Amino acid sequence: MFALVDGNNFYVSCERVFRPSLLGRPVVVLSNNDGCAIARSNEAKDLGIRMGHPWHEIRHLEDEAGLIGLSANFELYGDMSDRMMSLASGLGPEQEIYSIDESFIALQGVKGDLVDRARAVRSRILAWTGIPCGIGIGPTKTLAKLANHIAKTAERKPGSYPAKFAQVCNLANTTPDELQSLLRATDVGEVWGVGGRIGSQLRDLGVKTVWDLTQMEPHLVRQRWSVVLERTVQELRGVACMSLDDAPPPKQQIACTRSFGSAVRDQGQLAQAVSEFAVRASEKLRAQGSLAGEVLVFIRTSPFRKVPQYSKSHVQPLVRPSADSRQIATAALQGLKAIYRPGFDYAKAGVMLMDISSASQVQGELCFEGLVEDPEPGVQQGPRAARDPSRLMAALDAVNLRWGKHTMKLGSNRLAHSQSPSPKAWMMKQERRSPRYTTQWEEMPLVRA
DNA sequence: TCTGGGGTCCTAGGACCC
DNA sequence: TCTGGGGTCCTAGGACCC
Repeated sequence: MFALVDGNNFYVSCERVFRPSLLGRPVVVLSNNDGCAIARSNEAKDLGIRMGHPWHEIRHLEDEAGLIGLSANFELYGDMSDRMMSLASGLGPEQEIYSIDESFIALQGVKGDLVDRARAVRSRILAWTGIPCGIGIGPTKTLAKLANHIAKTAERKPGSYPAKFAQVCNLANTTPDELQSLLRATDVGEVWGVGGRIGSQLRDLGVKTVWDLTQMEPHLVRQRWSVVLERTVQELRGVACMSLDDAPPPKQQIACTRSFGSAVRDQGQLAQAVSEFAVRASEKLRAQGSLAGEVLVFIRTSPFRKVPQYSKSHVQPLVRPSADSRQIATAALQGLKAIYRPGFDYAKAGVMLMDISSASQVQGELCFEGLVEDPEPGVQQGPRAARDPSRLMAALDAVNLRWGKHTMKLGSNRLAHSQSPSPKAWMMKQERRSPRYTTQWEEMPLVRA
């Protein structure tokens, strides 16, 4: 048995904890550069605002409907997420953190009434963090997801489902008739694993509700679509095909990409951005104890604008796997040099690390650095740290973890091809951008009905 | 004027080998 | 006149997720 605990409108809820005046109002949290809506309050959803809706298309609602657009504050959301996850983990013996606002909990061995227990955990999360959440319970992960959808929708739209399923919904505890009517009342597109494409293909075949999907023959689903959708059908029928991943494997790719606030033409500015992306990606790489064998860099113009289009990527192999920001940044800049063409308005760039392997494994196989004896305490620490890339990077990460992200940065003399009098212009401009609103401490409501 | 930033998995098809 | 078959590896692209 599985539970899925999911924070409602998570980013908006985080903002509301610190600004209760936002309660009851239509609020959206906006992506990088305030480009589009990535979280919406219920009131904003009621205005018809979609996920990913471009801000410039909904901005008029500021005046017309009192809509509030907030610049995203991901550090805050990460911190709130940690607190929510640790409280959610009290629901059962194992937890898989699936995203910033969702975690699956395995419920094997949990005694007593699951719904009562889930309601208690929900109240505790609300009381201790201020985040409202929905909890779905089911015999498979896909059914737990579906139960979560029902729990949240029953609360948000009274009448859509029986009121008793609001906030907490246990699909394992329903009569067959009750289950069937819930599945019949739910659009097939709400199923985890059915997106826009497959959803419309299913509807064309008359498969409109979740119930219809459960009635399909799994092996025919496999023939027409894939094993992935076949598993989804099995899971909806109560046959568990997915288990809990409590220790997710290290990432196989690590990316850092951004859209620019305004078009960038200059190679020097691109180089500055790419170099920053490489450093950030390297930090993530070291945080999971891995090395990368290849560095991909891409630059592209905006497909939304009617300007000459250019999009190109380049994969730069490293001489040997590395997690050293300097080597990775150098490779990324070499890649940039290979693909840069003057005269285009670049809208986005990014760095991806690939061919990722475990640092300990590769060190054992390829390197002898780990075998060199440590110097006497206090002797030669500086020079040795500077010679040993892994120590230098570890020191860098430790400083930035302790005192904040940008406390210590790499100096670079590799931007020689920069054509800009001020190669940092772009990043500084990003930092200067004043957010539309900033989070202020108003009041920390510990208990809210 | 203005359209996010991450990830995963699966499949088809080509290259290559024996 | 005739043009194998099977296996593996790699890559690009498509679908999905939040």
